[in-house]
Formats: sequence, C-alpha cells, structure tokens
Amino acid sequence: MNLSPEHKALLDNALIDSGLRSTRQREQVYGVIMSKQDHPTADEIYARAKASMPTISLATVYNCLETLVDCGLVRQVNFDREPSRYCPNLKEHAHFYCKETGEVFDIDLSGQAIHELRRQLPEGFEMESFELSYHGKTHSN
Amino acid sequence: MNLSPEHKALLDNALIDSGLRSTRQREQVYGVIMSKQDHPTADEIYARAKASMPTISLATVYNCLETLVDCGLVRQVNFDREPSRYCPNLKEHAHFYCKETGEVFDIDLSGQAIHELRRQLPEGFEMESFELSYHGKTHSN
DNA sequence: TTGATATTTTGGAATGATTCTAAATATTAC
DNA sequence: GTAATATTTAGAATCATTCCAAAATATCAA
Ligand SMILES: [Mn+2]
Ligand SMILES: [Mn+2]
Ligand SMILES: [Zn+2]
Ligand SMILES: [Zn+2]
Repeated sequence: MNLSPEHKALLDNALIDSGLRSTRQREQVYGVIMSKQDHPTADEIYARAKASMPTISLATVYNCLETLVDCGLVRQVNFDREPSRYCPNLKEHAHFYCKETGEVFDIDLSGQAIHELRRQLPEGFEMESFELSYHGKTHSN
Repeated sequence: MNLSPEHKALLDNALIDSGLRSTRQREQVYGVIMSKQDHPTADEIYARAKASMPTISLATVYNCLETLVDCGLVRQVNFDREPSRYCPNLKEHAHFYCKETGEVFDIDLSGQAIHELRRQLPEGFEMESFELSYHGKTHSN
C-alpha cells in the first residue's frame, strides 16, 4: 500500500539491470522498507508486509531482501550476532546502536571523516566498502 | 604449552578482579589466542587448544571466550553473520576483511582518525565503543 | 491468446553457530 | 579434610537463516 512512482521505477530498473523480474512481493518488501526511516529485521519486515499482503511467506521476505541488497537498493546492517537489519539509506553513513533501548540511528559522516577513514589503509589494501558502528547510550531529552 | 608469565599475571589479575577462578582451561584458551597474531574462530581455537589439552570441550571454549571478552582480555570481532572471531590486539584498531581469501588484518588507526570518528556523533549520543571494518581485496605482493 | 520456458514463491525441513542444561569435576573456604 | 561454590562437560535446544522441491507466476514466441 505504498511505494512512490519514483521508487517503483528505481526498483524496476534495478531488477531489469540484474536480469530479474518485477513481482508483487518484491515491490511489497521494497515498499515496506522505503516507507519508514528505520532499521527493521526480517521478522519485522515480514510482519509489516503481511499487513497488506497476508499470503507472503517469510522465505519470500528473505529472498526479496537478498535480491534488494544484491541490487544495491537496500543496505544490510549487522550488530554483533543479532538478526540482520535492513536500511533504506543509501548514503554512505554509520550506525549508532543504543544498548539501552536497542534503537539504531543513522549517523551522517562528513567528507573529511570518510577521507580520513580511507587514509588509514596501508598500501596493498583495496577497500570496496566499510562499516562503522558506534555502541553506547543516547541521552533521551 | 605457552602463555608468558606476563600474560599469566594479566589473566589471573583480570579473573580475580571479576571474582572468577583461574583454571587450566581459561589459561589454555587465553594462551592459544595470545600465541598467534591472528583472528581465529571458536572452532579454530578449539582445535588449537585440543592439540595440547585433548579433553577440553567446545562448550568450555565458548565459556572461556565469553569470560575473556567480558574481562576485556580479548576482543570479539564479527563480520556480517559469519562465526565470531577473536582478536588478541587490545589497541583501538580496525579490521580489513579480504573477500578473496577470508583473511583478516589489523588496521592501525591514527589519533586523528579516531578523533574524527568521535566528532561525527551529534549531541546526545554517548559512545562507549566503535567498530570499524573494511571489506575489499589485498594486493598480494 | 496460447502454450512453452524460465523465474519466483511457498511451506516445511535442514543447517550451523551459539547457548542452555544438568550432572560430573575442580577449586576455595573453613 | 569437608562443605560450599564455581567450572567443565556432553549433549540437547535455540533460532536466524538457508535449502528444497512442488506450486504459482511471469515472460516470450508463435
Ligand atoms: Mn546476501
Ligand atoms: Mn558475549
Ligand atoms: Zn542506516
Ligand atoms: Zn584485530
């Protein structure tokens, strides 16, 4: 019950580029992730997706998530060994995990910070991606 | 079959400080981790430990690892959802994961880089730790 | 359209790292 | 020593995720 025309087009193009088909389930899962700016687990995405598509299966949610991640439309985010979370924010950014509430926050990174991160790699290390996560508590105020 | 007197003292003090007992198995697991500068999984640590202590169990390895991590003597390192790895390097550092070989490398971080990382956090986020991991390939030469 | 073909979805079984359990051992305190 | 406490151990349980094979669906050519 969502997915803007822009996102629909993004999805279809990405799928076509990968030689994959556009399906109701893929739209639904992508829509669920895009419609809320948070970091849900597969289970949470399954629950939200079922609300307007009661027949979708958990296996399909996992399949769609893998597809979306592989197409670069969604980011997979892991904290320690907890269940994976999925992030709609494609900008290069970090995550803050609050150990009190379990909430996850996006943290923007300055160009300078990203540059500095790259600079740490010695000769011979070809970085393709990095993951930066902060753990701590948030002052609720 | 290892563990320098310095490490033995470190271990005993840390255990005492936590109200825990010094045992052969804890020494063995700590010795295994300290005796090689790499990032073994629990299974690998189990295999190495068994070489000189054939009766040690995998459950005990897991128990010892948790104890050592909680005492701050060893770092637990995770890449995506792969089995946890354990790191003897207590300095604040990052990890480079080579997607070709699966090897893990320690990456030193400059004070400037660490400062820059801290600087990214907005008001209200109290960082207790951070994890930075790079993914890519290494030029073998 | 129609049917052939390739892809996707689905429910349920399998996987595998880790954790749990409860009995056997080891360590510490008295 | 003996009792009290902590630790180890083997095996069972957990649980997120992956695998499987059958049913449903999408695509394409005629
Ligand atoms: Mn994947
Ligand atoms: Mn732990
Ligand atoms: Zn995010
Ligand atoms: Zn390390």
